[in-house]
Amino acid sequence: MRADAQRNRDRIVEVARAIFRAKGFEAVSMDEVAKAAEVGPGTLYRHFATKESLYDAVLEAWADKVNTAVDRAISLDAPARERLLNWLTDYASMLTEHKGAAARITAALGDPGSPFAAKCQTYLGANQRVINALDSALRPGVEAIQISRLVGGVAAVVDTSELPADAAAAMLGVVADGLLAP
Amino acid sequence: MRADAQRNRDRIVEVARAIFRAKGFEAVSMDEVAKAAEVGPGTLYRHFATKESLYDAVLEAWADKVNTAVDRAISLDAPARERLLNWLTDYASMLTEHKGAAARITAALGDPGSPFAAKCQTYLGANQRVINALDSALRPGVEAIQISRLVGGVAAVVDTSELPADAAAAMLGVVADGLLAP
DNA sequence: GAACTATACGGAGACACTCTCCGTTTTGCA
DNA sequence: TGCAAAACGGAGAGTGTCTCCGTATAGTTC
Repeated sequence: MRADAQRNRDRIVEVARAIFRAKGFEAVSMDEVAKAAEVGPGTLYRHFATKESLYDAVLEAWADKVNTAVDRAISLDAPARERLLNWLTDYASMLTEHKGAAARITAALGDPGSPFAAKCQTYLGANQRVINALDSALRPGVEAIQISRLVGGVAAVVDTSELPADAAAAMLGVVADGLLAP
Repeated sequence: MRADAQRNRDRIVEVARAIFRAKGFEAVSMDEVAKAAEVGPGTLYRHFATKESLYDAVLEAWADKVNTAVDRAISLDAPARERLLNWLTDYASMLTEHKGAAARITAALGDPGSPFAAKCQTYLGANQRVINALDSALRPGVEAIQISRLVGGVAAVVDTSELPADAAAAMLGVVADGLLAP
């Protein structure tokens, strides 16, 4: 990639991250990002063919955060329910960090063609690690993709309804109880 | 309302119902509805100020179906889990009947200003009736709006990911176990 | 049944958005 | 320095929501 192209790409991602964080996915237009990054729409679209692939680049650092959160939760010296709930809460709060992200990422979980496919693999892997760690404390047959979708669903509702943290916690509590062995 | 206005309104709702059912909320444009109903866009927008308020009119008959489903589920001669799961399944399948409806209706649950506000009251009332009927079989502190949101979240994920019925059933099973007393 | 007024109609178009085409500019190498 | 390849960026196509306002019609009054 030519030096000017690399500079532009970096600046676009940096600017877009700030705008997406401030306004959420839906409320941001590509023209707005292009103007803020001081490039033309054509340049923006050559680097990122769709708004979602731009979003994917913006969320690049998430994968690390997910794995860190898993490590922390499963190594806690606490009962299984608390460890599980710790993870579910972290996961949900990462999904709701950017408005509009939860629904999009969760919808992409089973779609290998999505721009988010790589991230989804990370999330599924994280949930699988949680399942392995908690092992017999969970109901038999619980799968990583089920946890991903359940928490994704909760996060999407929290996001679109702009619910306070305690409402989210109550819902995640129900999910945790449903996942844990009786 | 003038007779011609009433005729147009009725025809718009009838036509829109068919189109929404066939294509889902997002994929239908207001111009498309206007053309199909053989009215101008101006006429359509005078009757329904937004696409959502048109959708609300289209979904008018849902309230009855919800109450019928509650009656059926709670009067079943079966264990609490089966009765609960019966209702959750019915509720989720009604929400996913129209593509795009689940997320929208669930997001409107706490918003009195939404075009769906009246419907949301019906849903909340239905879930409250379920709570009253199952009573001590549920964990203490379970609220109607929590059930509405949890199932709404599941329905939204099922809808956007186009999941098969068994994946939905597995998720609803987790929710049911989380709601029921241990 | 004709005149009149309030009501409703409907199309042109304003505005916003995603995304593309292509002439112009810049870069980096020979 | 010259030159191809690469990148730029703006005009605009296409699609959507929603509005304005001149025109047509319904329903009432005489």
